[in-house]
Amino acid sequence: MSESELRILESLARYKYLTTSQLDLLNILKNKMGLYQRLRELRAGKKPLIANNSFGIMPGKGKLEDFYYLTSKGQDFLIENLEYNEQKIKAPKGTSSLFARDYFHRKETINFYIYFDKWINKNDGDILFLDYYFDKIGDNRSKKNLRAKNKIDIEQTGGYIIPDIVTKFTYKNEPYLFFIEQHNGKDTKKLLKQLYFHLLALEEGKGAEKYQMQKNHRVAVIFEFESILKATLERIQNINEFKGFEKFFIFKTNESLNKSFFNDWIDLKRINTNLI
DNA sequence: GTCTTTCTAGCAAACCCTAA
DNA sequence: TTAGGGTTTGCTAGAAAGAC
Repeated sequence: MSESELRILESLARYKYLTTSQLDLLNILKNKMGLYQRLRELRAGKKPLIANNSFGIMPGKGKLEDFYYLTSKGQDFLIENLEYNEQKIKAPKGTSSLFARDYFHRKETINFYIYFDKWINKNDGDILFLDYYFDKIGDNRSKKNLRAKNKIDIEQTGGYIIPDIVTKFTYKNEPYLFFIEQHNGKDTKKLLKQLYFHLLALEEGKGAEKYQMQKNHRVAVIFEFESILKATLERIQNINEFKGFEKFFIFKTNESLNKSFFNDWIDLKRINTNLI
């Protein structure tokens, strides 16, 4: 087992799913071509440590990258050899289900975690936990209580939210709670409805209650298109209910996130702000 | 000398452009 | 309109180079 193969396993345990370009982003090997060889080794044999999902070809995009993840053998390896705590390993249960319709959204969501890690590693902070919208708890066989880990029920109107990411972290010894939404596509109406539910969750103090915080969380939305970010800001100005909650919502595009994780966010008053 | 990493060539599939 | 060449993206195989 080479050092780079160990790092691949550790990265998969942290991020759950990774494509080769994401592994490349993590600087595991200097050359991306070398990655394919390491991945092939880890995938080899009757009981491989990792497995992959392929998504074929999408018109206009070419061949899509595979998603890699730890097998149960891979998880056992980390527990036995590197003394990993089983609770801390992110890995799909059983054989991973496909998520072709969710491909780009899931990839961007995982990208956020990678950029978050890169930023916090260079700063005075620590991620206490980070859960994705596709992390589940419960089971659907005996107890029939399988549900998204991030699900939060809204009392006023019924309904619920499942933030794409819920994360709690410390920065300069202060704790912070964030709900992250990754918005792909151009459906502002759907997003506004979603943000309204987020507003209700804030009003009800749901984040603070569920995750033991003294203060309210912040909702950060990452947009695929800048035009949709602007359109959403424009439309939200006219919705009275959001008044007084402007500072709890911050917006950014994926492109801008890649340039700077901490700076250049925009709040609902269109004021340039940072993450905190 | 061996194991690991990097480099080079090439395949498959889809898109774009141009010439017949 | 069609056919063909070039390009892009993701990946594999195998040889060469590098690290210990």
